[in-house]
Amino acid sequence: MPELPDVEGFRRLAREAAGRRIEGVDVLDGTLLRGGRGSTIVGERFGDPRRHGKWLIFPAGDAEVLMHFGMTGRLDWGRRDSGRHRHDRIVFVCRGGELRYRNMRKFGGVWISKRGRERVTGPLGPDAAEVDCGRFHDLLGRRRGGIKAALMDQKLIAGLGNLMVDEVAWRARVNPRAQVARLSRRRIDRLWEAMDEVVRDSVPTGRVPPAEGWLTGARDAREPTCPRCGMRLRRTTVAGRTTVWCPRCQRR
DNA sequence: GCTCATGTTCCCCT
DNA sequence: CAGGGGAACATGAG
Repeated sequence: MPELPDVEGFRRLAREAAGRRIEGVDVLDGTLLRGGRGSTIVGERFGDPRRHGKWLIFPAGDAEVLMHFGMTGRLDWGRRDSGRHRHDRIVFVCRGGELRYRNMRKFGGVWISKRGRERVTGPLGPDAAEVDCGRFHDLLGRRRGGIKAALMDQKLIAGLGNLMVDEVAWRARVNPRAQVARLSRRRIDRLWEAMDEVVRDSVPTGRVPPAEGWLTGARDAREPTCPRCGMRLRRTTVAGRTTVWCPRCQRR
């Protein structure tokens, strides 16, 4: 699930814990605490949660809790006496409630770190919500290869995942296999406009809306059709990922 | 039993 | 070095 809008939703939820004292960290599955120790932040207070790309950054005292959600991670806030989920892996027990890091497939994880966060996250490009049209042109300017691979690359732009990239390419009417170097200035403009729209419209929802008029609302149907032209959508592999696109709207 | 899954990383090619 | 393909990771859901 988690791409930029999902993590933005988790950030809003994490605000429940902001300002609260951390009374304990329950490490229910040690393999998901990928760095640091819970004891580092026990007794500290959570600060204001931030997000960069698909990373949630949660200050706690002079340390940071860094969370990545892989494909099946999420966050939950609940009363300390309410039942936990079987896939809750790490629980931050606070005064007045607890924040639960849940993850079924166990990709991703939690790091508790006092050192530079880039050592954990690796190099990340600017967050997709902060990239203006000029910057977008700069970033794609020296890029070779396919547009889908480029937009999925977190080192180039952080936050876009498989669903969002398909949505952006579909809105911009760009074939996901198109070579970046061969895209016209106008097409790059259209891609940026689509990215900006998709980001702004999905952030309040906390997910890429599987709604009418969105590719995301059509892609999982038995026989998916294009919300714009009604053509049967294609499903192929591009840049190693399942890709849904419209052969009429997104010609090569 | 089989296929597929919203992410990342590593290895091997070109 | 840049990029692409494929596998691996772990655990379901359909």
